[in-house]
Order: sequence, then structure tokens, then C-alpha cells
Amino acid sequence: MEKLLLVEDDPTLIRMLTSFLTTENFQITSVTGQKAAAEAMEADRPDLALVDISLAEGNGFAVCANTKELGVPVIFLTASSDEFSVVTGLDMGADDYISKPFRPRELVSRIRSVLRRAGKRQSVITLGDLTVDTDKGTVVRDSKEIYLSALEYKLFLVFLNNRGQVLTREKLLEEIWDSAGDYVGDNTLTVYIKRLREKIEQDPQNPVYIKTVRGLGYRLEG
Amino acid sequence: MEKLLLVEDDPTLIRMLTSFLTTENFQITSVTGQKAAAEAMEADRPDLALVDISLAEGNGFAVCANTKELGVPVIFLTASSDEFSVVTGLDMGADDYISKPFRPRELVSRIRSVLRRAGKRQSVITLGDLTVDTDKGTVVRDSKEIYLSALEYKLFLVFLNNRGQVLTREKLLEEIWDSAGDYVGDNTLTVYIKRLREKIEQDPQNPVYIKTVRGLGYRLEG
DNA sequence: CTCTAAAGTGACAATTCTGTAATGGAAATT
DNA sequence: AATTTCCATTACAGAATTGTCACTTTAGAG
Repeated sequence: MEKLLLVEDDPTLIRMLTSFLTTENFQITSVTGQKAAAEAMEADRPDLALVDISLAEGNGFAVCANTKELGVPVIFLTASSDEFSVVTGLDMGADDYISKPFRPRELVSRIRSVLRRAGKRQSVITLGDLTVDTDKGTVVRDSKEIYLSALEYKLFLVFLNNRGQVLTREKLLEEIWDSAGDYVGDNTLTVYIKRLREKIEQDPQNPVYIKTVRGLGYRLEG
Repeated sequence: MEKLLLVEDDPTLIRMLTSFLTTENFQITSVTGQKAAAEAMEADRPDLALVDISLAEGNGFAVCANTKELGVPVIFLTASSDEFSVVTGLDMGADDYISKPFRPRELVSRIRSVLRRAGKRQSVITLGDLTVDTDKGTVVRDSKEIYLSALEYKLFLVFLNNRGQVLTREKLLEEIWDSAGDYVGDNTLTVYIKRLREKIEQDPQNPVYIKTVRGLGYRLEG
């Protein structure tokens, strides 16, 4: 069941949308104003945000910038089919756009369409002088390919998909030696970190990418 | 420079759009009717298709189904903001939708927005009893993971990203032993195909996924 | 400062990967 | 039917991966 965040001022519209979208099996949280939106975004981590452009406090575009950072897709709601808003919104990276008054069925279609696309990810990820192409399974440093073994590559992907977050040793062991549970020794991971650093870091002794967070685990700087 | 395919009956609109989109640095090919669209799709491999729903011969939805198979994103053009068309179009997997009359600037914004998203790919690919998660770097068969070596995995990715197409031995050698050129022997590839088949096929002697096309190369059935 | 827990390192066998060569078999051509 | 060509298979060494151990270093707490 998908969580939607509705950022809207008009109480009537909030009531209508909440009621309708609930029957369509979405879970709705609604907030008013830009600040509340930012907070809810952090706390709730919705799967998609519906944002009214014409907010009293702050404007919808600011909310959009915020959601883009967190990787949450956005659909804009706007009062008129104002070309300026459409162009600005889409160029900012909004995922879709619907102008009031809209038919509920159309809104649901657009929501589903955006959610479908949200399951996709950029196949090329860049990080400093590193470029990972998950489409080809390659890692390039300084425009020449470096060879990672199967497990080193998997380990690196775990970091890439959790950039900026601290990953505990347990979590990493689970992710990579999954089926085996904790059969492999705890130190094995340490050794893999070392090996990975030796391949991706300029100076493995002073890692820039994979930082160790003593007592907690490791974190990939993004 | 991106290639667009315009599928449209109205000559006036064709002329207008071609002229305008050319100044926006797109390369336009325009066709009339569903059959011509299918042919151009194969021959031209456009980056995006603009499809008018109300075609005289065949209808736009049929064209959409075709483009989806080839992985080409679609934007629908429609005469009126007819809710039925929007809902049907989006539920079919159209990437966007714009109703006539539209402002040229808005169309360009939508095109750019769709092209931006098109660079993304599904991170989970399913093929019969196989599931590849390019986000985790894993391959699962029958709900249990199978281990592919780094090169086997890369080889498999090349096939997955070119499903249904015959890949010559040369092309495959280039893709995987790239930097080395043709240093590795020709037979090496044959051996890798065998190894890959042994891991992903139920009956490696009678492959279901990786078919050999005698004299040409190999093809992954999709 | 000293001690201790946590993380890093180097070295090691066992296993697997990687590329090649030699051989065998099937499809197309003559 | 014989021959050629292309692909499949098997076998095999050298190289790399994988997991573990014993040991050193480092960071932080007392």
C-alpha cells in the first residue's frame, strides 16, 4: 500500500482527495505549507508527493526541490493550465503535472504511472572520479575501467544504494552473504572493505569514499 | 542530438512541429499511419516517439504497444483533453500526454522531461524463471540465488540489454573484453556461453534463453 | 597515560575463475 | 556423400578470488 503526501492549502480539496484516494487504496498524509511539507517528508518518507503550486506559505517549487533531493517523485497540482508553471515544473524535474479541475480517474492514472516509473533507477552512477554503470556492470576510475570481483562489486552496490548512511557490519554481512546467514567470520567483511578500498580509493590508507564510523560501521560519502 | 519519431496525419501539424522542433535541436522523422510507424521504429530506433492518438489508419494506442516493446518512450498527442484517452494512454504505459492545442515551449519541456527519465532503467529484470537485480548485482533462479562470476554477469547484462536481437561474436567480444580489443581468442566466448548456459538454463543442451543463430551469433529470447 | 575494544594488515590454503587448446559433432555447401 | 565451417564440449594450467588466521595499529574510554 503506497503512501502519498498531499501538500495543499484548500481544506475542501484536502477532504475530497483524501476521501477519494483512500478508496483507491492509497495511504494519505496531508500537510499545509512548505515547512510542514519538509518535516513530513523526513518523517514519513512517502512514495510520492502531490504538491499544489499555489501555496500561501512558500511555493510549491521549493517543496519540489526538497523532494528531488530525497528521491521522492512529485506530481504538481495547479489551478489553471498556466504554461509558465508547466514549463518551470517539468524543467525542475517534476514527474508529472495535472491542472485543476481534474477528473479523479485521471489523477489516479497519473499517480500509478509515476509510481511505475519510480521503480527505475539511473543506470549510471557518478561519484567523484568513479563511474559505475549498473547496466554494463562496470566501474570506471579516471576514464579507465577497474576490475572488481563479483563480491566486491556487490559490496560496492550496497554502499551506492545507501549513500550517506552508516551501514553496520551486520547489515553488510546480511546483504552480501545473505543465504549463508552469519556463517562467514566477522573479519571477512573488514578484509573486503580493505580490498575494495585498494581498488577504488586514490590513497587506501586515507579513504575518501568509504569512511569507517568507529563502533557503528561504514559510510559511503556522496 | 536526439532523434524523435512523429506519428501524425495532419500535414499542417507535421510541418509546424518539424520546423519548431528542429530549431530546438531535435532530429525529426515523421510518418503517417500505424504501419509506417512500426517500420520507422525498427529502422530508425528513435529516442522518443510523439504519437497522435487519432490516426486514420490504425490508432495511436497500437503504436504505443509497439514502442513499449522496443523500449522507446512515448508522448501522446490528442485533439481534446478527453479523459478516456488520458487514462487509457497512461495505463498503457505512455510516458506523457499533451492535448492540442499546446504551447510549443510546453511540448519541449515535456520531451526533455521524458528523455531525462528514459535514461533510467528498471533495476529488476524478469525473464521466465530468472530474475536479475542490477541494483544488487544478483541473479535469482526459482527463488534461489545463483552465483555468476564477474565476466559471466557482464555477458548476461549485454544480452539482457539487447533482448531479442542477434549479437555477433565480434560485438560480444568488444563489449566484454573491450579494452583488450581482440586479444582473447574467439573460442573463449563460446566457452563463456556454455558456462553461462550451464548456470541459467534448465537444460543447457537445449537452451531456452540463449539461442545460437548459426553463422550470425547468439540471441537472448525475451 | 594506559588499557581495551575495534578496525586494519599481511599471509595462507582452498576454491573458483579465466583463457586456451584439442577434440567432437552438427549444419550447410559442394 | 563428402567436405567444410561453425559451434559445443572437455580438459587443463595459471591466475585471481574467497575466507580465515594471527598479528598490528588505531581510536576512544577510564
